[in-house]
Amino acid sequence: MSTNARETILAAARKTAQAHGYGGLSYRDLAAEVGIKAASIYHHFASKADLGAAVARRYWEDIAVELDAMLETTGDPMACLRLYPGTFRRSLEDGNRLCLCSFMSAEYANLPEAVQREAQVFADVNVAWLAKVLVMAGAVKPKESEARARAIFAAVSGAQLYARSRSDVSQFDALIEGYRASGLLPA
Amino acid sequence: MSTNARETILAAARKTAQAHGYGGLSYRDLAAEVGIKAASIYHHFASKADLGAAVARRYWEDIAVELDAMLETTGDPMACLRLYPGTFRRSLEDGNRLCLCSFMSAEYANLPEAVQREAQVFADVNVAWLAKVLVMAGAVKPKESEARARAIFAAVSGAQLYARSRSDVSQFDALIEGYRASGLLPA
DNA sequence: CTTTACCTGCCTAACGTTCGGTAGGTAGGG
DNA sequence: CCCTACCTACCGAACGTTAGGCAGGTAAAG
Repeated sequence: MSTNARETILAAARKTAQAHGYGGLSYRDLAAEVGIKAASIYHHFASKADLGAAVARRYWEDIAVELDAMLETTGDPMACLRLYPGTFRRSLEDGNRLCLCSFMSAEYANLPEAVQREAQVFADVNVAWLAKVLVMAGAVKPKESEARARAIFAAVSGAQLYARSRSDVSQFDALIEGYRASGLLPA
Repeated sequence: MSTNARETILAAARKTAQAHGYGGLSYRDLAAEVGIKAASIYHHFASKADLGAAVARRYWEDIAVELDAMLETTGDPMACLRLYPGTFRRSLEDGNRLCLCSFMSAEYANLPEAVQREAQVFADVNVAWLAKVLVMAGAVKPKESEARARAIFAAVSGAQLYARSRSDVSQFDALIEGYRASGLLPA
């Protein structure tokens, strides 16, 4: 465990938080999953707030890399817009989990400030990428790209939330298709 | 307190749950707010799951009445579609609270079955009403009304979630305007 | 080459607090 | 006399967190 215990904790905490939220993160359960004792987590993170912030930060760092890679490998902004909901779909497929940012937005009032901030950055990263890609694809006028990007992000988040409450990924697919049919997402 | 203590508990529990979720509902805090002792809540509700289910049920009963009343008083389905997001907006105005159903969708994995079910009914009620009104307004073909209704409900939920994470109601307004501009909501 | 010092990574054992829930009692009205 | 509505006084479990210790490694000092 030694060298990468911190990473193992981060990964396990992320998975748990996407299923049970920040409030559902328990040092005892988390430690058991990683294979150490609860108190040992304090060797890697000074507090639960610190751990939560680190998890959220790593979460948006990962998605930023993933989105940029998608744009680079396809080189096709329109294809990217089509693929974008897939990042949310994957969480549902993986144990009916939610986007960490959505969960933390719900838990917003109970969150330490540092965690709130990192969760917001996730949304910012998504919106900025969407806005850029929307302009590249010529789907909207540059002036409207930010607003449309936010609308897409919020709507996709809502679709994920709805599908989760039904434990049914196909509901997510149907909602995304509905967004395309109505014009929110390019068809 | 006597006769309507049950109602007082329900109302207080709803408010708390919209801010902190089902998990954030504490018998001690709730009792203090109502003006009785924690153990006395068991005189009105057999368990926390019972209380949660009762709160969620009352929640969708109230919204069902409110939506039907809106349609009856205006008599104008198009006006109703315009007013619909207002029900979500009001929660944000009232202490940056979330739709109970959204919060419970996030908490889904931690919820007693009875509570899960009542939370789903809230969504069903909204979708059914939206589908009906969409058809009345001639905004979509009857065959597509259910799918569009679900898309609207999910998108508006997502908008509320996003606005909450920024403690900024104007973000909600901007997102709804974005939905109108893109064609998801009738303009 | 060895001793001393300090480090990392983890442990055991407990802290005080809060949680949902239970047992049993009491005051008052029908 | 009993039912309603509430009470006091607990319970066991779980929570985040802390104190203190122990093995093993690294590195500078004698």
